Amino acid sequence: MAIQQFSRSLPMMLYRTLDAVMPRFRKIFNDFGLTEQQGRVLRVLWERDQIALGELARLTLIPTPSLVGIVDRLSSMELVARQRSDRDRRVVHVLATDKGLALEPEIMPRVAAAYANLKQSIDAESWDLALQGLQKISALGEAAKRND
Amino acid sequence: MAIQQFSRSLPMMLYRTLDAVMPRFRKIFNDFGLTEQQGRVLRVLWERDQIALGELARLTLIPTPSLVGIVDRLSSMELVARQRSDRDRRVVHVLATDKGLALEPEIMPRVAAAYANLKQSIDAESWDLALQGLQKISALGEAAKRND
DNA sequence: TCTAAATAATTAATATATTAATGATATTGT
DNA sequence: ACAATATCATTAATATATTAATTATTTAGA
Repeated sequence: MAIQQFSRSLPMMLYRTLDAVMPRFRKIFNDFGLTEQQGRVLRVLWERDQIALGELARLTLIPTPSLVGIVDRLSSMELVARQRSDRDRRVVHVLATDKGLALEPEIMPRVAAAYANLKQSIDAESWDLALQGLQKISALGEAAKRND
Repeated sequence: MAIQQFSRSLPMMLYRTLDAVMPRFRKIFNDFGLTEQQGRVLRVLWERDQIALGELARLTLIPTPSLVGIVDRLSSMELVARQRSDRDRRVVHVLATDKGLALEPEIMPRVAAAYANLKQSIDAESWDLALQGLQKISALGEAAKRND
């Protein structure tokens, strides 16, 4: 009974849901020699010309120390580049190279299709209510962050 | 706009929600010198006398190769022990030691309080609907797993 | 202006995740 | 009984997460 509760707790349900949905997306990126996190970084850079490493961390939800290594590896694959800011020399901007940009039309259609297929396998109301609930719960964390 | 979509996608909402809720639980386990995953293993062992490593992996949602190292470390802390099965000598059972069992009354009240506090900060309906939605979505993965 | 505090990226150390392979034991079909 | 296959735990190699410390630079304040 107690274990049943643990198994149905919010954290475990979140982990279980990720285990259920992520393999299909990971597989797409893996087909291009990329990890899930490397793919997240590219997805953001496909939409933004350049972006400070710190903001890239916030948008991808990748912790900054991890992101340093991820950008290192993407950089050695020549998919992204670093550029130190002139305004504030502490800041490093990250941007996609031409080679990195060229991947978007290869990858995104498959991602979009997988996402549509996933969404379609759940009734629309459950889907929306789940996302709305997550929105409310995650807002707690954002508020907490602003207060420390 | 496209980046907005990415940011509000189910996977990113799941990660964002975990980022919002897990730090408070992690902090409790850290206070006892434990990681989140080590805490997950102990929580299951507090409810079951002994359990095969593979089933422990399923219940904790920890991948088996990771679990091997986690049990190694818990074992060297003398919080759990391994016992090879007689029935099937491929199977290893894991169980909590007395020292491991003694942690339950120290840790669980704080976990329960943190969970109650979290749940209380969201309206009950949103909470329930979110969990029901997650239940449906995660069921997809279970089904997929049974088919390969 | 000069120093103390704050910020951005990085490094470091340890733990965990991912994917593939391996070794030992069980099971199945013949 | 035997060979092929399957299963369980483990190892291996690489990538990422977590937490704390460090370096370079900027900002705030005396």
